[in-house]
Amino acid sequence: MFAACLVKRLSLYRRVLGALASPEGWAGGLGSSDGEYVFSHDLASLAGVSAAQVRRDVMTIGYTGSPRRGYDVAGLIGRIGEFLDAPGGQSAVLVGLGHLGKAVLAYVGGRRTGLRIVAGFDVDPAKCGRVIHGCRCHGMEALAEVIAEHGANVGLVAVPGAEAQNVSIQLVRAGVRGLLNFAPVRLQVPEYVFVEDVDITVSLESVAFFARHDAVRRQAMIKEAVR
Amino acid sequence: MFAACLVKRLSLYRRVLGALASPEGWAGGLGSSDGEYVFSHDLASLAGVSAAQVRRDVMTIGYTGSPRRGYDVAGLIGRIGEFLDAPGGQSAVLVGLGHLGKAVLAYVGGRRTGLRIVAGFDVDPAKCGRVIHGCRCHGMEALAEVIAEHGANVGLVAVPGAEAQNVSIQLVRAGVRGLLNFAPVRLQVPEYVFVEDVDITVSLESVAFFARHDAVRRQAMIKEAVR
DNA sequence: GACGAGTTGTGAATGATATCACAGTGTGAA
DNA sequence: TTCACACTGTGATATCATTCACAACTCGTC
Ligand SMILES: NC(=O)c1ccc[n+]([C@@H]2O[C@H](COP(=O)([O-])OP(=O)(O)OC[C@H]3O[C@@H](n4cnc5c(N)ncnc54)[C@H](O)[C@@H]3O)[C@@H](O)[C@H]2O)c1
Ligand SMILES: NC(=O)c1ccc[n+]([C@@H]2O[C@H](COP(=O)([O-])OP(=O)(O)OC[C@H]3O[C@@H](n4cnc5c(N)ncnc54)[C@H](O)[C@@H]3O)[C@@H](O)[C@H]2O)c1
Repeated sequence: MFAACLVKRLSLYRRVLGALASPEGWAGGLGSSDGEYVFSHDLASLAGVSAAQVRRDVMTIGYTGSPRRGYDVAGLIGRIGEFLDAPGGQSAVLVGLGHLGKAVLAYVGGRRTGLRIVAGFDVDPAKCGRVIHGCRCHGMEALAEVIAEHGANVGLVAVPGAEAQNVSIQLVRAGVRGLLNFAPVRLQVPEYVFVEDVDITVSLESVAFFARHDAVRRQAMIKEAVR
Repeated sequence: MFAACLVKRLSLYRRVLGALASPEGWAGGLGSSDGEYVFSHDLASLAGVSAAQVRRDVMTIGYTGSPRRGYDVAGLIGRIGEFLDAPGGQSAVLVGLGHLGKAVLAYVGGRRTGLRIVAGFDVDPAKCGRVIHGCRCHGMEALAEVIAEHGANVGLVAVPGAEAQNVSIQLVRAGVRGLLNFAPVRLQVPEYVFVEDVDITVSLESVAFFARHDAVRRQAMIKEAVR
């Protein structure tokens, strides 16, 4: 099926293209790109990938540009949307309204996309019944009902590690088919559930490692030497 | 050089092994693993990878287990530490003490690892001079000085997208060689700087996509049919 | 209208990553 | 002490992802 990395790049392209097309224009000082059209290498440099990668991805989703002019920005955004988004929009719920949960709500709440966070849940009674960053919050007992009501099929897990497995099972039982997991635990779920882990500890240790042994510097040196 | 994904898996193994070795034991009900030794397939299932992958990774870092008994948990943790961690510890700084920045401080602050967040920075005067989640916060004018003082070479970027590029350049000038970037922008930095993006929007859209077209379910069906 | 510069689209080649499969081996049981 | 088993270590292989390289094309220019 479609590779996960392709989907992520498309999501990224779309965001970059949106910035390009926005009234503000783009401060990055891209050589070309008047905002109407964009070349594969410009999009590539904004997205941090190679031009060939961009062209292949565009090809994969069946969009086509024009030689000498590039890709139509609005058209490509549209095509990516057709590919990525659910036709009638999609709903997600967030469990765990602690530090991280609230930060995510603050961030995602303010965006207009095909995907909305329609409800939050927490065991802490102090958080239930309130509206946080524009999102209504409920106690865990309402989980199944609220998910069914909205037809939500995506769940964000921002509870402590010890609770994450338990919470994710509840989400799956209630009909969720995709989990974005922030807890530092690998979730055991049925194989038809897609799980994406955002593991900040792992990312941080990885950065620390490469900040010392920087592979990239060495690679760059090699390339430089060959040239 | 060493692949980024190897490093991430090692970080994950270490955390899983730590849970295994902890006095609490492991609630996961693993078949074997009394906490002293662990089999490749047990570690694999806890980490969500294949047993062969675990064995290969262990081999790569030059550790060796014993047939019929598995890997010595403490010994493997130690070896991973030698491989991943800086001998004398490593310091990081965080820029942007908004929702996300504070959440990260709250989380990472409470952990004892070879990597510490030694300072925070923000333009908002209300946040400077205070201690947030155990971390002293400064104005941006102190950036270079504080980084030099601690010898920090890792930077976490949690400022708004429009500021991220600017901030990351300041960090690199001050000596940072690895960036963990939470802003939805691809940073343009010298090639000797390692950048890891934590892009929640992209992850979320990816989950939403696969929650619908679930590749995994289909793969599972194919495997089932072949069997 | 013809040309040339500069792009796209894409098959083929390469490179990276994960899995297979099995020989080799230490361990506990008898 | 011997044996059989269940596990590790690893070369070979398969799969996945990216890049190369170039033909085909488009458009502005002369
Ligand atoms: N804060 C970060 O930057 C960060 C970074 C990496 C990982 N994480 C992980 O994200 C998760 C949340 O982190 P946090 O900093 O927001 O923690 P937190 O303690 O601030 O918040 C956890 C929230 O979950 C709620 N909760 C606890 N058990 C629950 C349950 N069974 N059902 C529903 N809600 C429940 C709590 O009431 C609390 O509001 C943790 O697993 C943490 O390891 C956080
Ligand atoms: N909150 C989330 O869950 C989330 C998710 C994904 C991405 N992000 C990204 O993370 C970044 C931070 O998000 P947030 O929710 O914490 O935003 P926020 O607005 O709450 O915090 C931003 C902080 O950065 C500070 N700041 C602004 N300009 C600065 C500068 N030039 N130098 C130093 N500090 C500066 C502000 O004073 C503020 O404290 C943003 O880029 C956002 O897009 C956040």
